Amino acid sequence: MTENMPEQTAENTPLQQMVMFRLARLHAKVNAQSTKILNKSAGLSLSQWRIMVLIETHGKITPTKFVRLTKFDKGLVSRTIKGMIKSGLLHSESSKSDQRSHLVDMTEKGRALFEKARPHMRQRQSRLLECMTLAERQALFQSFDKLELAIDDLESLS
Amino acid sequence: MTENMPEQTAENTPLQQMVMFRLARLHAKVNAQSTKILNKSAGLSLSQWRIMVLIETHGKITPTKFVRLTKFDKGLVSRTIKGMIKSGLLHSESSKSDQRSHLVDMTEKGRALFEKARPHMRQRQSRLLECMTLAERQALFQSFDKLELAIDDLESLS
DNA sequence: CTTTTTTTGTTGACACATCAACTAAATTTG
DNA sequence: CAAATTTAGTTGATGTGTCAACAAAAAAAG
Repeated sequence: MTENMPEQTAENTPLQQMVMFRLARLHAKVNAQSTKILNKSAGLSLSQWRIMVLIETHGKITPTKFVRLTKFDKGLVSRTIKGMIKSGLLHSESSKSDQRSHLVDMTEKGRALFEKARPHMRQRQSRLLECMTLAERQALFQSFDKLELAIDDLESLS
Repeated sequence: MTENMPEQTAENTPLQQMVMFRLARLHAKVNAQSTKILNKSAGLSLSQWRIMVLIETHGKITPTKFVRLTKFDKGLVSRTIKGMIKSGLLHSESSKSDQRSHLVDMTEKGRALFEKARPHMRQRQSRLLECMTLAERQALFQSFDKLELAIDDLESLS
């Protein structure tokens, strides 16, 4: 009935909460689709994928370095890596300079799954980027930067 | 040490995954801050707040209508409302035309807490919007629209 | 060198999110 | 109107994300 009516848009809502709402919804959609693609193409979870992507671009890495780069929760990272080692996707070599720390890298099995999922993830990523012009993409990333800064600023004075 | 170095930016990463990563990080930050503000100012959770905001702008509402408007999970909505009724923030009046359905509205207690949290949430919202120009805000929402559409399109042909 | 502080990583508890199975009322269909 | 389908809402199982407490190694301070 009221199917295609714009019941909640930037226009009819008192700006109120729009950033938060829209961000949450978009994030949920992107995540759900990522999860589906990863699971279908390689049986990977989103957390596993994220760790693999960072290993791919930065080489073998310590959990703490991963946390610093991504700001993801260190508990979640620890557990995900532990699981991936158990299932043979990663192997860890303990650092000689620091007995607490360990460098983590993909195994052949892990890399094989990564390569299996990658084209699908790349294609999705391309589609997401292609729906905007270059200028729009740059503006989007710039807005992300500004928003993160604004949040950090507010955080610091509270 | 490598504290303020842009270790992971749009420039030095092969575009790869940036939309997803940035979106996830921003969402996490916004959410964490919202949760903190709501909890500190009124002891509300984010889910509770979302329901209250929609009641405020749309008047008394059924769970299903809320789900259609926000795309939030209906299980989560059901449980959140149940909890809010139990703690006296909402009351429900059963619809006479449909015995399954019930209209939900804020109680005085609920509204009082809502009003207590609102100025803090508004101020934060303002700060988030003020960090961008009008044109940038419009571009941001437009990009959100485009991205959601792109995801839906991909979804439909799979 | 020994005490204190910081850093690395793990773990437990818990809130939030997602998915699917389910009940019951309403609606559609033949 | 009876059977089949759709819709509203609840519930359980499970996965993900967040927070804080913790142990052990390393670094800094005395």
